[in-house]
Amino acid sequence: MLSLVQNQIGRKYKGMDGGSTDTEGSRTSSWKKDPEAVKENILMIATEEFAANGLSGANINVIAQRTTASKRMIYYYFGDKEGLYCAVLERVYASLRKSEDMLDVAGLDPVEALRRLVVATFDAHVNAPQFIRLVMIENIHNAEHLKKSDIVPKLNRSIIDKLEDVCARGKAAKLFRAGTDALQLHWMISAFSFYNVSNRATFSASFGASLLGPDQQAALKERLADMVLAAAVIGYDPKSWD
Amino acid sequence: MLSLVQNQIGRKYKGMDGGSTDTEGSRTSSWKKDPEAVKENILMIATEEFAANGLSGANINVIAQRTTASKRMIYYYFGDKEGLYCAVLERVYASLRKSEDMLDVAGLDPVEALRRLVVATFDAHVNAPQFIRLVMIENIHNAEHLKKSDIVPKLNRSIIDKLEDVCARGKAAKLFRAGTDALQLHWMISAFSFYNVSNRATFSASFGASLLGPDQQAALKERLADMVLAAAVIGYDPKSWD
DNA sequence: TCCTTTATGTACCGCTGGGTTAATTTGTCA
DNA sequence: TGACAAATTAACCCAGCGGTACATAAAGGA
Repeated sequence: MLSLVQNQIGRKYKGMDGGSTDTEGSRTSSWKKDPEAVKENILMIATEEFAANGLSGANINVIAQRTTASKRMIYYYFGDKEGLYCAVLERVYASLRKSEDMLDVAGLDPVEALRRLVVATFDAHVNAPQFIRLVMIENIHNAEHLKKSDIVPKLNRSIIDKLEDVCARGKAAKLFRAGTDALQLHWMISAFSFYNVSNRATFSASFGASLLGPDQQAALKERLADMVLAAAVIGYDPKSWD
Repeated sequence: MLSLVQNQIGRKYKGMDGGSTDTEGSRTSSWKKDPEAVKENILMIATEEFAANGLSGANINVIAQRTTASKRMIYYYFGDKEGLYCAVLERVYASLRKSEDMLDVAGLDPVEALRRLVVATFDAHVNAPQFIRLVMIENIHNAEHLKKSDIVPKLNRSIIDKLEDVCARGKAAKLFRAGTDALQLHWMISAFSFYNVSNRATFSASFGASLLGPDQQAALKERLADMVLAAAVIGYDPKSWD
């Protein structure tokens, strides 16, 4: 009785493309079919919401409202909340891979190549806070969604391949220690780079924000690079600490 | 009318202390007052649930059910869900501090002291997975609850004080580089130690679990110690990589 | 012994939010 | 041109869950 009253007011459209006439001059009655754009739009908003609020914290109604589409479309394309979350997760992983692939260190000598990889990884993490947050959230959930994905393991080969190539070349040139291991190196580089973004909030709350300024971040990056190089390169002298 | 009916059925008690006679021989009619035990019990269960499921993911009804008390008591002592969460957070921080305080490196020479601090921090993180998870969760929430706490900043002085002491002694003995900074060192040690626990799930999903075995963990710990020492100590040779 | 405060149990409430139903529009192709 | 599939909307449902009302027992004075 009460719920069917106010139907003529509030007839607002969310899309930019008005609703009366378009550029071709034809009459557009109310909405257009555009599945890909709708899916992409949903994923973009959902990424923001899941990154900001977590899996259980994100609200489907809020996501829907921020979308150009309606809530029904989320369920139409992604099944349920978890399906949407998984799609978001795969999307950010794929996007990060693209940025990693752009880096080419094949032409550099091993020491410089390793330094370049460290610096690039550090910067990539700083520039992908949403990715970081989603990975944090996924870890809270014991990576159970990531485990179900069949594309993600492939995506991550890229960076390991590069590191292995550099290590092999470094060892062949007697520049790197024999025990240098690509996966261990990646673990260390990731640990620094990830933590530097993921734990800013609690670290600042505990110890102040004195490591977050641009100069301090640059210094940390230098020192990370020095530490990694000191670990891998025979006789390396980490000058940045003097 | 309907709501006050079934009062005599369902009179079950959760406590271990029966309900008929106790050891003193006096008649215990139904329940005992024990505020501290109740609070502690609630906090213990709540810690598990929040660590496992996050702030929005945890369920007050589930927490209450696992408790020896009732849901009412949670609200009686902690106000609301966030109040309970904050209490849990302060409790795990305080508990970690206690374990840190037990470490004494004042008598050791600076190099050995620093190595000891690194190893202890690494182990402490491995042994406190719930703490790690709660800190991750808190970072998801931008540390807004931690910021409200007035006890946590004080708790964290302890470890920094120790590092600063070691650095000062190391520099005075001309063993450490002049640029060595206690807070930076702590950031690095924490980054490794924290990431090693926090990101196990996604790291394994991406790269396999080959770094999680006891031998590999011991190796990582050694290499972390070597990296930190290589950064701080003049002329240090990280032998563990050969 | 009775009053007050603290501590506790049980039943209940209302709304939030994930998910669904049913219908409508759009585009396509025989 | 009309049937059919794909895309989309608005309204609705309902269970779960955070939070509350109310009653009442324990403990400790006065």
